[in-house]
Amino acid sequence: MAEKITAPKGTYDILPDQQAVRRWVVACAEDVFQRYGYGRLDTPIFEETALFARGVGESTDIVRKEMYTFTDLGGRSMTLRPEGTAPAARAYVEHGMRTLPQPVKLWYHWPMFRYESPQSGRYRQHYQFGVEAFGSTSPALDAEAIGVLAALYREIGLAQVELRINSMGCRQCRPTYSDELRAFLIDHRADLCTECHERTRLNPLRTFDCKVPGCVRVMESAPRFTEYLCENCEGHHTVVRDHLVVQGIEYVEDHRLVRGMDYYTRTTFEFQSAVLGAQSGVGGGGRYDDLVESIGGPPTPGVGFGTGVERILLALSRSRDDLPGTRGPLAYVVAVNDSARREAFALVHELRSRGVAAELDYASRSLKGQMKQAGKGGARFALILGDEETAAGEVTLKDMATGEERRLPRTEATEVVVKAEVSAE
RNA sequence: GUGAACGUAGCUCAGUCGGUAGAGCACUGGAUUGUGGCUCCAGCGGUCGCGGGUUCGAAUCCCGUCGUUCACCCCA
Repeated sequence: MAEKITAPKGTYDILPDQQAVRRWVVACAEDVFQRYGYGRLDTPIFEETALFARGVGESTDIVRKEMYTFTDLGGRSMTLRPEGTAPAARAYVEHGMRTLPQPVKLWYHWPMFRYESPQSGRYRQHYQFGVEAFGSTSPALDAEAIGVLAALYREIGLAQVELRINSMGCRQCRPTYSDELRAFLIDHRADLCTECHERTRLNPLRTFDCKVPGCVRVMESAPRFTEYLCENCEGHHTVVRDHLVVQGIEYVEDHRLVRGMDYYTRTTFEFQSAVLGAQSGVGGGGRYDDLVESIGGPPTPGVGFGTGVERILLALSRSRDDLPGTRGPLAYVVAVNDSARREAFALVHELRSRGVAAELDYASRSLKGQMKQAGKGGARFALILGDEETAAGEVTLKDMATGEERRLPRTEATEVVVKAEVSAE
């Protein structure tokens, strides 16, 4: 026998019975995005590798070790999209969207690919919703982006999420702070782990992430970025916080919140869920005022977020038990004997043509077997066709919930089912 | 990339001290005449992840490998 082929590591199949809840979440998201004035954008699933290398940043984990990169037959280096912001920025530049009224507000629902080792809530292919707003430095837009995400979580009933916010400063104040922090880290070198020594050199802000107890203790007395923000960044941050309050959004300031993409400036934020385990981030984002320029576009500010669909679903399944389920057929047409099967097929066809979700037996099951199928499939009506019914041009209409049966002319029975379908929608 | 636990039927699992496999669910049929859900009976279904080693004999012990899960790293 040939060797069994399974889904690639870290990937999964989405089976029919899992589709309903997913579609519902997607529909909620789409509704929220539309209401906040964001238009849908779709881009290719792969891009030139350089887009991510330059946009996301050479020093990030994503670019250094997590990209699905391949050479196409033309010898070009291509990469399966690991995140959404850089492709959105590329599309903004490529289509001259700076000539549109600013800001240009876009949303997406895309699969992302990262070569990571899978664990709870982390996959090599996963979906993200995201929004990106280009062309405005207004802090109201930062607060709005956070508000969009909060609205989404609220409307799908995702409780127990906590918002953390921080500011990463800008080109002016970040170098000052970086130098200050690096100097502090060098002073305390003896108390830090070897990994933090490396971080000190590459990206000192990352030392705040370290969980080694000694490092955590040192970092408690480290200088905080919020105390080194320049006047503009300070003012920006204040307005963002104020506009969160205006929206009734609770948050905690977390000066240790450092996100993995190099492009963030000023506002960064992350929503965490207590029910998720180690991968507790459900969604996060921030401002990226230098990104568009770094991929060869005109200087253009932007702000946005990404949120993981699988993590939303995981958190939902752990906090709600009233999620939408799969809808079965409304009507199941039963043939009492083989001579009625052709008639049954014709009736199913008629019902389907008139908009009714109708089903019938394909396995030559007995009458009893067909009734069983109707019951298991969740059909509301069974339409039973036997010799007596066909001879009279009638059908026995059975209400599966009450067990009540009526012999009706075929057209009348059809009418009842069609009306039920209409009212079910 | 690192560490730990686990891989037995479609699913959830049992399998003692090594003696070539079981249950429940699901699926199919049946319990006298043309009727589902409850119950009962029967049937279908397994290269014990894969490869090697030890042994008279391996699902069981050992090594490797692949996969899953959880965690680190990082992220959604």
